[in-house]
Amino acid sequence: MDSILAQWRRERPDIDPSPMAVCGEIWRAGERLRQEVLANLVQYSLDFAGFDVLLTLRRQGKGETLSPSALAKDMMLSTSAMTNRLDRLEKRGLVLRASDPLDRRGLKIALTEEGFSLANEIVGSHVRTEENMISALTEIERDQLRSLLAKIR
Amino acid sequence: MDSILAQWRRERPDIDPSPMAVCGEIWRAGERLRQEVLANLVQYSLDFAGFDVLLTLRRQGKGETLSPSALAKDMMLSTSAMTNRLDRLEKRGLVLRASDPLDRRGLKIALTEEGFSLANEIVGSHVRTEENMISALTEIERDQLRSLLAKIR
DNA sequence: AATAATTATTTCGATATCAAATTACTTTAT
DNA sequence: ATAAAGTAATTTGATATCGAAATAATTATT
Repeated sequence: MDSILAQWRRERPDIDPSPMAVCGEIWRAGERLRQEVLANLVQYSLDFAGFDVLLTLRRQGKGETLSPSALAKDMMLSTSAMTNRLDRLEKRGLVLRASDPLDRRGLKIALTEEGFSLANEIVGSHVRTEENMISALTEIERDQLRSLLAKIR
Repeated sequence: MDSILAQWRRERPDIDPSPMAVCGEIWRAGERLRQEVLANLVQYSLDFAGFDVLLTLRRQGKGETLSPSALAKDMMLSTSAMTNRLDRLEKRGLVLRASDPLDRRGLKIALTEEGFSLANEIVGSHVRTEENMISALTEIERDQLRSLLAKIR
């Protein structure tokens, strides 16, 4: 990173590249986080796609359901991408599509028993992974970091 | 975010979800950064793919070249993805493929005049965008943020 | 000098995404 | 009631990615 900044200082001495250092650090911390979280998921033969859906459903509570479009909106995804994700999860027996009794256009997505218990297992290891990522930070530093990041943009 | 944490506290009182708050903030700051940077690029009909290549070449200096595999390595991409990116940039007349005089297997990728001046323009607006994202932070806070993020993982 | 191993790039096959089009149904307005 | 507009989910078409295989050229080994 320092060498990249040095290159820019040489090539464009008229530009102060220091924002690149800060933003680059945000960017790369996000990437590292992403890597570790993903590494945890592949142990369960899951990717972010399935993970998002499973945990979103799980945190609604046992037996609660969401429509495909609500899921898509919740995770800022197109509904067609959601169709695709649900296809895969349904094929694996982790979720099921039930027709909405109140609206024959709609579906209600629910976790199966297997999906529920997998989600339960994953949320535990996921939080352990995250705790591990930030274990070098004290409680105060964690709050500092959060409040600094909240000021971005 | 707070409501998501509340859901987890209700569903899994045995788990402390506070790491989610910190990691979620890192995640979302990265997303916001991504959004803004991308919004700047689309003004030039570019995406991250082309942006990465153009700026990587530009910061090597005027007339300098890199091989497709060096570019791929630099941005942690498969060489096949790089072939694709270069195809698009070459079609737009922003880069050109010259054969490596020292190795007939190899290519040297160079910016065209148009690519060079576009890269020059973009690096300016890119840094302005980034400066804007972090404009709420003092110089000291920027350093704090960098050092806190460096401790992640 | 011949052969094997390595390296550079591209092509191919598979997958995930989005946007637009489609089908089916519901709600609103006339 | 009927038509129009809106909404839910899927299908289709296009694109970007990766990994593996193919092609071509170089370097190392015997």
